[in-house]
Amino acid sequence: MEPTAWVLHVDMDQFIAAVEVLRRPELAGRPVIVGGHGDPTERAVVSTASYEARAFGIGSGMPLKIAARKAPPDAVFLPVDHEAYETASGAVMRTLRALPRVVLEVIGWDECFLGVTTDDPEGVARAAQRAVLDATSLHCSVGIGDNKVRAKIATEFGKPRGTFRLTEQNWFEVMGERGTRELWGIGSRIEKRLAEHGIRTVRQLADADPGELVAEFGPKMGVWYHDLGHGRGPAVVDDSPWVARSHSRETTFQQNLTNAAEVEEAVRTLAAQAFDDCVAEGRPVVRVHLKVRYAPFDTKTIGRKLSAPTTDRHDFVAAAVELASGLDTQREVRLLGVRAEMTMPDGGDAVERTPVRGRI
DNA sequence: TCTGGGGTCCTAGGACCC
DNA sequence: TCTGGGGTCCTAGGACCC
Repeated sequence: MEPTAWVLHVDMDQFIAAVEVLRRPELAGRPVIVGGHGDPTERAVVSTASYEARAFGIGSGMPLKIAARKAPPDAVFLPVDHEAYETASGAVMRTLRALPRVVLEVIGWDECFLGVTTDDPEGVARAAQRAVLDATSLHCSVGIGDNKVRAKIATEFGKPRGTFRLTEQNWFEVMGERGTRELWGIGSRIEKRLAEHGIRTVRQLADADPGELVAEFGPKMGVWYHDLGHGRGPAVVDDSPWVARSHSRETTFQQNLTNAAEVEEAVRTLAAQAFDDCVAEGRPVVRVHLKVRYAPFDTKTIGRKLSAPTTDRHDFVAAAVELASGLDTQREVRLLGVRAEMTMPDGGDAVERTPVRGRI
């Protein structure tokens, strides 16, 4: 039999919590919640909760204050330590990249795709799990698919510490009766809009009229969602280095800002930091964006192209301040972000895009 | 009850040009 | 008197992911 091209999706189990427990072995078996500065009275959210904490209904994205209310007395709250996770992530990726005949594409700290041609994808998956465990003492789950979409979704069925295979053959058997929200790239908003067309399950999405989906979601996304219903998606694992298109800095204030002077000061600080991240890559900045969350909930984003690409921090900060002068500073500001968008390096824009958001 | 911080890509609609 | 059609660029905002 001819070997087949497979996509493996490797996802670390409770990565951040696992890294923390590794350096504090006495925390093993206790509910561990990592987020913000580790102070559950602050405005911040949970980055990762250990499986013991998830049993109490605590999960990623949940406000720390809520998590504190649900948590049992022996729960431990820890601050986020980016450097530790970068280091652990690097060790994991190096280990996986060293496996024979694999192509590796990093998606995040704790996730990657492996492209491999083999008769025995489960064997490769187990070899990957073993290698990562030996090198880092961390566990992972592996989804096996005939494309990225199916591999990514398969991983959920493999957790924890297991593998699962999802292909054209068993797609509808496994996914057909599940809700559209379980598809990678369909969030709560799209789920709701689909439901307004009577589309609630994966099978119904696959059977939907593509023309109706295009009319509702546009030419790209309409087709993309229809394909998702069938489990169709890109199958090429690309190991070319990721090139950032922009950098941003965001801050949530423990006390809301209440006047224009405070807002301008914060914009200056954030703009300088975001700009420096871009210039560190040696690429001029072409655009400035501001993101504001007014108390309590309303979020606004505005952007402006610079009159010319710039490598001068003063130009960029001035443009950010100018843009901020259009904000409604009568209202209290609880979150502020500045994004700096860069020119693409030569040929960088030729990379094929897929509508799956984030780093795929 | 309270919602981080870092990203990417898509769409609608207006301006402008030929 | 009525008012093309196609293309590109830009802004604002939406949605999703880790």
